[in-house]
Amino acid sequence: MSNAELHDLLEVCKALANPTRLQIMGWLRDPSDHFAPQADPMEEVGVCVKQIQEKAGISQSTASQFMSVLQRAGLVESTRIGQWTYYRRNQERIAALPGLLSASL
Amino acid sequence: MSNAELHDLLEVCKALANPTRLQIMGWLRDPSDHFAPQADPMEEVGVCVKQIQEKAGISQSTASQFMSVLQRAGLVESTRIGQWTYYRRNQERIAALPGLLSASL
DNA sequence: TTGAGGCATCGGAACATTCCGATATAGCGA
DNA sequence: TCGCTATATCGGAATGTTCCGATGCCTCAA
Repeated sequence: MSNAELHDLLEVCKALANPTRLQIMGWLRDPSDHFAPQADPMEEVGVCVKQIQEKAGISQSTASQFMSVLQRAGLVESTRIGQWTYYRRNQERIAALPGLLSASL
Repeated sequence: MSNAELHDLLEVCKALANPTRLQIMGWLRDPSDHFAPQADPMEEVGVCVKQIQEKAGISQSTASQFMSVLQRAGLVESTRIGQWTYYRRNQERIAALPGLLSASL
């Protein structure tokens, strides 16, 4: 129950304490089941902000902010390709969450 | 990724998205390491609100509210004995969290 | 070079959370 | 019964979150 772990877990909980952000994380698990095809392969690079915005029914600025929150919490990572920013799950970090829970909670 | 599970996970995240509440959950893991002896055995019934209040350095009303939030999220359960309300971890529910994560997140 | 599309950031209005003191209820002991 | 202690709940001020439109930057194609 180190202090750093506790802080990490807190940031994760804060990031997920919003219904839309929680939903987005679920959609990103199987991107091709939830989003339309795009310029680059979503299974590799992730999904662009515009698609997430449309799917979630939120404004462009809110979508961008939400993805930043999820990224700062370590739950997603991003790749910039041309004019698009693709977001995908940080699977290593997510896989480590149960351990973080049992260590800190 | 049922809707009910998603809602449960959201409530858990909201409950834990506060540094003091997160800390309290940790303290309740090994109560006798963090709280002074009390009228009833804390390993069985849990810890009374007053002790949590003092340990966390918050007001009585805030302590009571915080424990209600944790209880509504299913993270703790309570027993009333005489003039005390003892709170303890809902270990079954907590043990189910990793599964809830992998199912909903 | 210019215009259009995608994204990030800023500023702010609406809403929610935090956290307190005051007050109400109930158990306990004198 | 009366006062003391523990807890819950109420009302509200301060603070944080949510979410938007406006704006600016960057990339691509014409």
